[in-house]
Amino acid sequence: MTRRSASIELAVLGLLHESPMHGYELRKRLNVMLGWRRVLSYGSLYPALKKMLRAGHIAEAGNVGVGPAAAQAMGRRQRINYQLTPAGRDEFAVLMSEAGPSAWEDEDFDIRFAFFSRTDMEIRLRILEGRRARLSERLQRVQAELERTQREVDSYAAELQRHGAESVEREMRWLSELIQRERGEPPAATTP
Amino acid sequence: MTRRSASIELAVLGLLHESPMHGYELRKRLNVMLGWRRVLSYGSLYPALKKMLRAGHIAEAGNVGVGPAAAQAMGRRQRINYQLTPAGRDEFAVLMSEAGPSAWEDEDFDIRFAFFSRTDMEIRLRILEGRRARLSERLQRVQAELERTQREVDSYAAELQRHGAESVEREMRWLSELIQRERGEPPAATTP
DNA sequence: TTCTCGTTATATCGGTTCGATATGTTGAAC
DNA sequence: GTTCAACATATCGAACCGATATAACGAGAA
Repeated sequence: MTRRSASIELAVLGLLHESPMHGYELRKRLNVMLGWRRVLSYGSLYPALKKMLRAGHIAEAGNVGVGPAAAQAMGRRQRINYQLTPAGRDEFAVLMSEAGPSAWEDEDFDIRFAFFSRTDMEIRLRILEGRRARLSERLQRVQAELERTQREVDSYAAELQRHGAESVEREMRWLSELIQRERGEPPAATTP
Repeated sequence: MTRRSASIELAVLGLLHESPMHGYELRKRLNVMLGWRRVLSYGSLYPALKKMLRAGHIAEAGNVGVGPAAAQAMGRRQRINYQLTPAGRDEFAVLMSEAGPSAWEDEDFDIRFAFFSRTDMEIRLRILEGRRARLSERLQRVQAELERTQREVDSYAAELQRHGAESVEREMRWLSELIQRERGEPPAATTP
């Protein structure tokens, strides 16, 4: 259950809080949600769904709302609607509160952040600050290398380094703003 | 040989243009070079090196420059220095010129960009423009979703979307500047 | 001295994930 | 009425990662 599979589960459980969904739509939703960083393949999603079924975190919903011709075309299968079980709801809460070091990594962080509205401020702050610390380390390493690289002649390698450092700095500023906002206006359920 | 293994080869070949190196140092160098986006594990590097040895793209160098005490401590092995072969040099050129769609993806792009000084302007422009087009697609999808998301109540999901879109936009501006610079319109005073 | 610890260095294993692909349905366009 | 794209589930092999094993070495502490 290492690395990402836990994230996939978390993402699926999170999405199913809204409403039951089938696999194809879960993938679509996740890919617009997190797609600017990475995408999720069927080769990961479907096995994960099966595993979650076995674990009892999700369950197949009846042929609910398959279409207007559902009664007519009995025996029609095609889409499998999954819904959240009470155990799945608990699992989601546990996974969210267990925000360990993996939660500061790129993919995990994005997923957790997307579902921030379903967890407490305490957890949110822990994740945001953990992520910022993680990026800080990364920035230091990159900047140390930047100085070294710029003394050499390869301007492209140096340019890449510079761009990378700026990207990380930008995300850190974003995190700092979010942390301040989080601390400043606690009851900010919806503040667009 | 799908996905990244081709990139690993390209990266190794590129680095070995400078000087012979052993695996451990190759990894260190690659991780500071590309580490702001992703890292490379030994589980990928060492098998790749073996494959490249078999293919004749690299070769083991003798115990060159092991250290000042090299003569004294004869029989010391430990590090395996790899050097580029003529075939490897050719392979690098081919891989660089074959800038196909995979070259616009995150990991591949970074590696190719880092070695831009070892290829022609024609190729450089193709890669930069391909990458920009790729990001443009991504941005459109994200922005379409942004409008939809912002009508809903979940401010965190929307915030993530917004941040993602900004990241992509920023990288596109960076690419545009590089393309202009590459074409020779030199000063290109900031036009944001 | 020896012992431990951190770094350098190579190597592999188990499990996860990806890209590709197969298969079939549905609806819309032509 | 056939072709085409989108919808939907599923699986396979190759690739990849994280963890771990192994070991040589230098530095410093006991």
